[in-house]
Amino acid sequence: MGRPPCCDKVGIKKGPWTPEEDILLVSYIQEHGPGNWRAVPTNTGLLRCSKSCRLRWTNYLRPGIKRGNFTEHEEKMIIHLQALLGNRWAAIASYLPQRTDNDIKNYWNTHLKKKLNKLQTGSSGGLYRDDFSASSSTSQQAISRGQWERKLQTDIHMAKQALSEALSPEKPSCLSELKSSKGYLSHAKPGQASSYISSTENISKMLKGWMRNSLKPAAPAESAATQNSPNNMAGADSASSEGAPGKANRISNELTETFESFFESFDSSNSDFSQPMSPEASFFQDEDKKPSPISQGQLSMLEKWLFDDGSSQGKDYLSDITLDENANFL
DNA sequence: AAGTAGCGCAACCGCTTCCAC
DNA sequence: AGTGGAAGCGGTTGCGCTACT
Repeated sequence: MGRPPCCDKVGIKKGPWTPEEDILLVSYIQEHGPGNWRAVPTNTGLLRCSKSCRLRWTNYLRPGIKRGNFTEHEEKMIIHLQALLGNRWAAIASYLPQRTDNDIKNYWNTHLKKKLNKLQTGSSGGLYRDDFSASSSTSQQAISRGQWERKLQTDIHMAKQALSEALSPEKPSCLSELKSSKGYLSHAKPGQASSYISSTENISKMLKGWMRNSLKPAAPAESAATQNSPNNMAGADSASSEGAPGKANRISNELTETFESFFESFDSSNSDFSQPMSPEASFFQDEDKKPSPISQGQLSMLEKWLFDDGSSQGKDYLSDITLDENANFL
């Protein structure tokens, strides 16, 4: 038997949040920081379950959320990351600092899926399906497998190279160049993607003041990983005794930019990026939640490698990922 | 102008994972 | 090592808005 749902209690309010509730929640978090969600309803008097509070905060109220149209770069990143990571929206969101997993998930389900389906039907090969159950002929698989493997290997290599360069202390200009050129964070037009948008102006003003006053050490739009994790958010709020969050923010930010450069180079070297990929791309997807060895083991290595502080320390993780190993899972 | 269909997004549900005891 | 509770995550739902007839 599973646990009873936390929202079974009578008197728990459901449905859309009112501005008043938002203000209550925001002012509480402003004071205590995110985390310990269990205590939030009790302490705020909100008639919401803790889960609902957390969701409202992470998906809507927290600073640094970008809303509205996805840029082409974000779109490409999502498509590529989805192919690599499957429907692990939280993991994908960690590479898109200003987007929530919910947002990305919604965008995928409403826009990208259709887009890719169109591409799929438009192309003869019917490749790059988001639904792996749509089978292709084995001969097709045999043909495209090698191509896909090479492509993946190239992708990984390029990402690795880009990150190494980005994190290399010898090349401090790398990141600043990216920043000044076209990091996707800078794509945000004023008004189109404010660092924080709320349904009410009051909350917006309140939070802006809060962000100025309370979040100076960790700028709102800074971190992917930290922003996505309430624990880490709490860390940022609670003066971050370890000093790690700032570092993590920086690394994460740089990583994002690195991905930006990666996708740009990817674009230039793979003009057919927008074309459907091979079906093998979706073998990363955790079809039927089966623990795919590559997605669970090797991609966690990838993530470890990507997030590893000293790029030199972790840069050999991917050396272990060979095509032969990949082939074992095909 | 009214009715209807489609779309987008916020929020919910339930399962899994993590962690403290 | 086992257990229970809290948090995290992904899938799904439902409502409001918009476009179309």
